[in-house]
Amino acid sequence: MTREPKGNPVVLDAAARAVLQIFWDKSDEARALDEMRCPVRDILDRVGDKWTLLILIALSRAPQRFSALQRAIGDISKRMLTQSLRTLERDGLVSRQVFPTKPPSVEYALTAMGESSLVPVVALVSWASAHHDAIRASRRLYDTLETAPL
Amino acid sequence: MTREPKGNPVVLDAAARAVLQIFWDKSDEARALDEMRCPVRDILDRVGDKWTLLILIALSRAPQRFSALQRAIGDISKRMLTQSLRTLERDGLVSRQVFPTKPPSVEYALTAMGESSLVPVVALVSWASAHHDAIRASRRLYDTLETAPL
DNA sequence: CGGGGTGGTCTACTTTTGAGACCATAGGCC
DNA sequence: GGCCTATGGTCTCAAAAGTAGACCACCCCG
Repeated sequence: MTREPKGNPVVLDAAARAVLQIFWDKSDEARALDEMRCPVRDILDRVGDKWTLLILIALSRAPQRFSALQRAIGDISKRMLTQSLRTLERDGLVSRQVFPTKPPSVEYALTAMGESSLVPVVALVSWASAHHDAIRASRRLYDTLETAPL
Repeated sequence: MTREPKGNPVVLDAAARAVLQIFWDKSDEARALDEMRCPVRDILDRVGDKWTLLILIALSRAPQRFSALQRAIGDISKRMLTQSLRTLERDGLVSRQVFPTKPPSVEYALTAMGESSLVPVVALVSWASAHHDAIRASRRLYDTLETAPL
């Protein structure tokens, strides 16, 4: 069995690969320390929150109020919207301002840091739209093979 | 109350902002069609899977076998690892090859498309490590204010 | 001949999420 | 004057998803 020499096609340059080393660093020592959790895991817990990125994108054009956000995203429950916004606020990506109108309205906006997070988000969305067709094709193929009669 | 004119600080250029329009496009018409789901939602469902990105990163250096992956990630259950790998395989980001050794071993590797996904992932991780300190500082501040005595 | 490593699956148990009721207030409509 | 709407949430309960760990068949190593 001549296994191909391990290694993937080269797409990333050395600097880019170095960035991903952060992930492996944590494996060595910082595993137990929550305080010193590697940024990868820490931030991926946010990004890995289904709604976080959606909220960031929804706020990318302009500040929005709570219910406008809910309408924009569509299928998010109030509960998760509240929770995600709180987390985002705590992390300093989103600001929350209450206007003492008759029924008080609350406006959420990206902070400077939140705005800066859009840069990688755009990269992600670009990649997603560029490969969406290929992915859907791959899924169809996979499902066909799985369902295929023996 | 002089509300600031709506709009966020300018960080993204016009092209980048155009990319994010994809999100709003879906709101108009494709809302009901699962088949035509906008790429944003579709791919964010993957990214929004807590483990997907971690697996991609773990595979970024070299192909890995199932149990090596589990050890690398650490706190993922077999169940979720299996499930996430299947999804990734179905989406065409990861390939699965079985070697008929004594106890059969299975090697997972990034496909070309999977490799290309590392580009935005690197962007994300870069951003994460660059802002990790600021985020933790923001959390501390937030928690202090919340816990503060009236 | 027992223990460990292979890649998973299956079955509980636990945590997270979603759907919807509820709240106080006020404005517009008729 | 009533009624419905909208505001931003919180609360509760049911459903969905995730975790932990047993189990499996197989073989090598000691």
